[in-house]
Amino acid sequence: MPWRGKTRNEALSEFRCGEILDAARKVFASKGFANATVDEIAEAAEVAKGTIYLYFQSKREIYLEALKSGIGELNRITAENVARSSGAAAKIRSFISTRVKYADEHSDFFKIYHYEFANLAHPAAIDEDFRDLCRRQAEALEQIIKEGIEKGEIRPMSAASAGLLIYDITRSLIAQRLLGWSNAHVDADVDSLCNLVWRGIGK
Amino acid sequence: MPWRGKTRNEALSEFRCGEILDAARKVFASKGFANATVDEIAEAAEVAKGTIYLYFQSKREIYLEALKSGIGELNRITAENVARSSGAAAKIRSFISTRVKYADEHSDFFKIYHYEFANLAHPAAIDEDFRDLCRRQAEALEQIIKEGIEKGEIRPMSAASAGLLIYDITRSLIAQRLLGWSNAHVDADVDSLCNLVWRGIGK
Amino acid sequence: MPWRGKTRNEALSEFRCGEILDAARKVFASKGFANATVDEIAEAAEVAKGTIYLYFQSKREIYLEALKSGIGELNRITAENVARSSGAAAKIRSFISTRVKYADEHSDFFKIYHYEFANLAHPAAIDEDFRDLCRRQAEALEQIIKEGIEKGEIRPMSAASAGLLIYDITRSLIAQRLLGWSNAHVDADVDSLCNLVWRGIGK
Amino acid sequence: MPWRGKTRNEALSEFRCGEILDAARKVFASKGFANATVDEIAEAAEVAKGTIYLYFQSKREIYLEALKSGIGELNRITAENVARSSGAAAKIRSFISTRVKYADEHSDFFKIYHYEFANLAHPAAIDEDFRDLCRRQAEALEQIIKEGIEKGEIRPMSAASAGLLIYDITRSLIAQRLLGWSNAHVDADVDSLCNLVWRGIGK
DNA sequence: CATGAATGAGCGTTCATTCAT
DNA sequence: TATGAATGAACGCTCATTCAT
Repeated sequence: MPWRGKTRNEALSEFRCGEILDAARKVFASKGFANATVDEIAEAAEVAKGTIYLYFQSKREIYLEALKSGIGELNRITAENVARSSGAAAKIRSFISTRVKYADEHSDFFKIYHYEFANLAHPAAIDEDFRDLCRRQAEALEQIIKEGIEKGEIRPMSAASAGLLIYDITRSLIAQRLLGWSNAHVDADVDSLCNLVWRGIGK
Repeated sequence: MPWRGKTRNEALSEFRCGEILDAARKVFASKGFANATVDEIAEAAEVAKGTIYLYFQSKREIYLEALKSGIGELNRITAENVARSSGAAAKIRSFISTRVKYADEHSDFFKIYHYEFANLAHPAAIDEDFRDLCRRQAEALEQIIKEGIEKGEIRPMSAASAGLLIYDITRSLIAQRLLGWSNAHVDADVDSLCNLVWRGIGK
Repeated sequence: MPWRGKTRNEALSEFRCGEILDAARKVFASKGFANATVDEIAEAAEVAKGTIYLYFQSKREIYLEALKSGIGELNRITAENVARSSGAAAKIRSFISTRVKYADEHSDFFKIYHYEFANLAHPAAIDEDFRDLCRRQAEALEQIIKEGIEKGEIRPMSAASAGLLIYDITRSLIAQRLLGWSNAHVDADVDSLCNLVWRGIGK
Repeated sequence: MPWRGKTRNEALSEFRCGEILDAARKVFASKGFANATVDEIAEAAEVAKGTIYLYFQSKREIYLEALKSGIGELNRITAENVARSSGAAAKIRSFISTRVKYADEHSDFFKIYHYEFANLAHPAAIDEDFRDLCRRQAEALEQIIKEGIEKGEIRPMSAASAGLLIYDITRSLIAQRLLGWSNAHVDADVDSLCNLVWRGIGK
């Protein structure tokens, strides 16, 4: 049964990868890339150190994969929720709300993501795929805003920079929540932010 | 001439510290803390490695000092400019404008600062002095907003979270500029941001 | 075969430890603790430097282990030989003879041991286990002397200080032999020393 | 006044040397050669680090000089006291007593001396002058014993090895006292040791 | 002579990566 | 495929020595 065999192997392989990436996110989130050791990741993933190198080429690759797979999922969920809403205001609210809630539930991932994004210094360290994933998000927002402007929901402005600002301000709220600087309920925080944003860009 | 002698030595010492900190900021900015080596800093500062340790106790201390002295200066200049303006709108504009311009001129410092601030994982790594310096900034903004609300310039809202948002959104603009995502002139970018902010919080 | 497996691994591990300790004794003996480098020990043990740190936590730990394991063996052999003899004179002779012969065969170990013992300055540098091992030796001698006094073989005296003196005078003989100051046969040197000691403490 | 001038300079130079050597002995005694730093010696001597290198070529030279000058003085005093006594027993007593008392008063020096002497490993590190000074002491004892044998005070035996033993056993007593293992008065300890020695070698 | 800032070689330790089993 | 012992390059830090003042 080569067909079943291959599938089983692939499934096993994906499972192992997932386990390792989960462990890696945990370790990277609490120590940062440089201070995390492959030993720790292996221990957290309950595999031997050598096993990790069967699935990933290097520590850096684990890191990027951990980022990418997280961002991929976040993007997918965000896109789904945004698509379910109609009207610029609702779509933007969906965008913000989805991400803040996701961050609450996946703080490990978000800590790495947030940190890596702040790395203005050597952004070259990050590979193309990663850049693409990020770009896609800002572009999605840009698209929403463009449509909003066309439909007269949003006042005329640079859709690109407005997209970036909303994207960034969402990250700020998430960071504040992760740092424990906000004790408010998710919905309350999201409401205030949406309110502010809408005042800023709405007609 | 003990007085002059001491002054001369002190001046020399301060000069050396400054040289080293400048070099350190350059290296840290382009490599990050973990990837920067003391050798590189020494080379950039054009001193021997041992010399560095005459002025700083450890690599970490250099880093914190590079951060602290930068933030100290940034705070001082911001406070001065804010004090020269009157009215909440002007003060906030001053805050944003000063910082964006400072970042344009001191991108090395700002890259480290921005990165360190994004470190949600182990913020304990940062020492108390650093936290204090940061807190003071957000509190200054909070104060401006409070007064604005009292004077009816700003609509009633949580001054604390509004302060944080403005603080963060300013950082976002700076980051975008440092990443080369914005080709607009400083003043144009500052104008758009202030406009947006004022719509968000103004009456 | 988990049992065999574990045993095999344990055996391998013990073997490596032993190899490293032998090499370390050689290097420490010829250079002293401070001048010996971990690189040299690694080279002498024919392993990579990193390997050393799989088995020992630090250079100091290697040193203490090299001392402790040597003293442990020396103690064991001494105790066995002393137990085989009867009568204070024979027991003391056994003590001296065993140690002098052991030193002839394990000069590397004895050089470190002798040196460390002479460290009057910071004896705290040595850990508790080591002190215990040493104490046990002097106490064993003390016990022999006490019994000898009770049985009338040895004239009344402070067993403690007599024990220390015999212990120390044995070390002196060993040192002289290791320095090449004595060309006599082991037995001749041991005979003279025993003769002298027995005249000093015997009835 | 070249004569006075030179003398004054010489006197000053000798004074400085003495100060430095005293400080060095203190530091070496408490830290050992390897762990002592030239900085510490300079601080203890209350001179600048550079000044030390005006009087000594290297850290090692300070160490050897600190040893040599101490041994020189010890030898001189021992020789004087021994010369004042007559008869082998009294001379040997003088030898032991002088040294034990000297060690009580100059424990700093004795700690280094004792340690260095125990260095079986690389005795080549010690220079010729030092070896000579030590040899002279054992030879003095040898001479005393030879005469004692000739005069029938001491039973026939190898004067050389007996000399070494007395020399070494004296060091042992001193070490025990410096380690605080003996609470007895100096004279009591010296009495016991002389008693023991005389039983061992006397007729 | 005296100083102490500057130097840079040297060492202990870590850890990503490899490879024999 | 899975393991984990072995590797060795790399780095932070120290300190004996020098030298300009």
